Amino acid sequence: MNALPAESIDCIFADPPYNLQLTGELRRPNDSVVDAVDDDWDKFASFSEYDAFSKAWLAAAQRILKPSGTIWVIGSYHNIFRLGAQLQDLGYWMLNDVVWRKSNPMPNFRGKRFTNAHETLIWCARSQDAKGYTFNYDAMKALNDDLQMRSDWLIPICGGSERLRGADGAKTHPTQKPEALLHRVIVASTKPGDVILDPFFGSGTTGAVAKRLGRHFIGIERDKTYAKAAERRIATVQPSTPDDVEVTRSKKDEPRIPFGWVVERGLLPAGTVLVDPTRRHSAKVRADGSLVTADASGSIHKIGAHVMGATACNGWTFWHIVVEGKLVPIDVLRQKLRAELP
Amino acid sequence: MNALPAESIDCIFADPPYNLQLTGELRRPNDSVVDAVDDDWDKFASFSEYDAFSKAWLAAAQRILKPSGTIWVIGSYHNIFRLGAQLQDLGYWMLNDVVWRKSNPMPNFRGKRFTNAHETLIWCARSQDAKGYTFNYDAMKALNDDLQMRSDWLIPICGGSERLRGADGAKTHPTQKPEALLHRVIVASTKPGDVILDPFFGSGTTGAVAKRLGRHFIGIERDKTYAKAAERRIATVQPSTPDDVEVTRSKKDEPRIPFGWVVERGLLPAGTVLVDPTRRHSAKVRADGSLVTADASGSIHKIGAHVMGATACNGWTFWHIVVEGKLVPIDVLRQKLRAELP
DNA sequence: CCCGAAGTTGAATCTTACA
DNA sequence: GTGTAAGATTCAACTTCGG
Repeated sequence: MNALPAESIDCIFADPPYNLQLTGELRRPNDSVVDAVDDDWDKFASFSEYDAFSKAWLAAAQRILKPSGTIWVIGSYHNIFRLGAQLQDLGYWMLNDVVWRKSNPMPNFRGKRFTNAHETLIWCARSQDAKGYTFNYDAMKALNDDLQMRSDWLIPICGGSERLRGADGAKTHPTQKPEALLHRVIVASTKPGDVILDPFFGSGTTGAVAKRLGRHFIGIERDKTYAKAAERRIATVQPSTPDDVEVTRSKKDEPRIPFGWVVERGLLPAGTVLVDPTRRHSAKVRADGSLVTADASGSIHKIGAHVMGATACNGWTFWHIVVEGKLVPIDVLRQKLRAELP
Repeated sequence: MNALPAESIDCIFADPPYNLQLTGELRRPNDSVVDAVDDDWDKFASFSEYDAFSKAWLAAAQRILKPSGTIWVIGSYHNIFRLGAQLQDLGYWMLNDVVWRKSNPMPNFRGKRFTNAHETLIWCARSQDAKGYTFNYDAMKALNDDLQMRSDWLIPICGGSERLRGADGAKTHPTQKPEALLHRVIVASTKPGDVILDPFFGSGTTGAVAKRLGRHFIGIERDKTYAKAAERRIATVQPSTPDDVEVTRSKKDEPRIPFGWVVERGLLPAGTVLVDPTRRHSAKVRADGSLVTADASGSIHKIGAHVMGATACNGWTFWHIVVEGKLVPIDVLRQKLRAELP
């Protein structure tokens, strides 16, 4: 990076090592071993060593950014907080933090934590007084069904035919990012003809998407295997013509409403008694949204089936609350909640 | 906080000042002024002043946390990266970062950034080697329609009748958190009877939800107006009965039943043949509760792992008896035994 | 060739009690 | 402190295999 001229880059996308600090192996319930990211390039002796590494490349990035340029940095909780603090200390000016919500994350196999279902991106201008950075507000709005693009993006992880694999079927790069993520980053914050730098090029997703979208790119990669794979990959990419309208509409995720949310939001206090349409059966609501009867506990659906002696049951229409002597199906509470969703 | 005894707190929820650094006022497209957070308590002269403040209270928090205690810290991109780095530097061990997705965020009025639609929570154990922290995995799963709870939570901002307002209709506190958010935090990471500390009590959401869910709480608040409002608010809260705050329990909490007892009690006579779900493997029960195959003997778990060629196995769910041609897991015998126990 | 079942896999800081 | 054993634990997407 130090070889590049000062103030020459429009946008930087950086996906640095995450410093995962994994110890031992993790197995799925079916006893198979999780293929962890245990590459040498992700290992640092300490936080301070990682910080020194980060500070060096972030400072180098700042020098080569145009005054109107912006930088994107992606990470997980292992490293993103350190990177964010460094960005602020170096005088970068945060514009947004953006959450990449994975539609298909790896589950938590031991049941000891929440499913780690997102990564965080930080988007910064070069300095507080930097003016004139690119944000294609209307393109983002169009991409989001004419609503302002929010700071949480739902995008699947990289797999299928998009994922680069060797002859043996093994992943070419352990952490290849999905092109949809780069597509949104590049459409949001650059113009056609801009120069985009990726200092941790890896499998070259940034280059592939930049080329397709008519942006120039510079990729820096230390590992020759990765670099060659990226080169081959990008060679096959067809740039779109300027008047090509890229429309990757956001997949509207059908709002699934777990019953627990109804309790959590206070629409139904813990301890409320629900009854079935005949009032023959009843069950009590607990704080976690499960139901209890004299001899069982579980979801509204399971307990509904249980008291009927059936194999399945739609708890939303089966269970009712009693309001002024009248039965009201709990489904009306779900509808109330749905109306509030984005 | 320094007045509290060491290792006395089960859980801390902290919503510190955000260090917003707003300059000038922000106007909506219709020229009305946005009521921004511009209180004195949110002003810090520099990042390093904010860091010193953060380090002081985070260290004090670490002292009074039980070894098995956990801490939650919430913030936005203005401060959360600094807090996250500090937590790591102090030796806290991150369990998750969690994204609060706001279903109804304030739109971005200038069209120069993404709509800031989320805040970030960090959940930490007191140290890397801290074991036995509370995570009510099954309760979270119940709350989410029997799917693992993810690290992104969709919850509306605090408004309507929940929002505290003065006689003039003005917000009592500028950053009052929704009770639904605290509900999830408290149900996830504490048990009934636990002590929860909130060092930035504000309008007292933590106290209100803690009281309702049968947890003890300690609130610290410098501003007397806020403290009084919180006191009045919490006085009106009705605690749920102990039964109602029970949540779905983990299997680990159930009393342990050695397989030998099943044989001893005559639920399974010695000599019974057990099979795995595919009926590919079988083993015979001996009078001491061990299993034998052609080439090995040992516990239900050891032999299960052995016949599968796996490193581990839950024998209770792996082995089955054949009843009228159907497979029944031996776990039902354990449940039968558990039901008989005091 | 099609369809359903079965198997594989993904940036993961992933157990606990007791001897 | 350490070692051993009990036994709890997964979602969505893609690929492969068998009929």
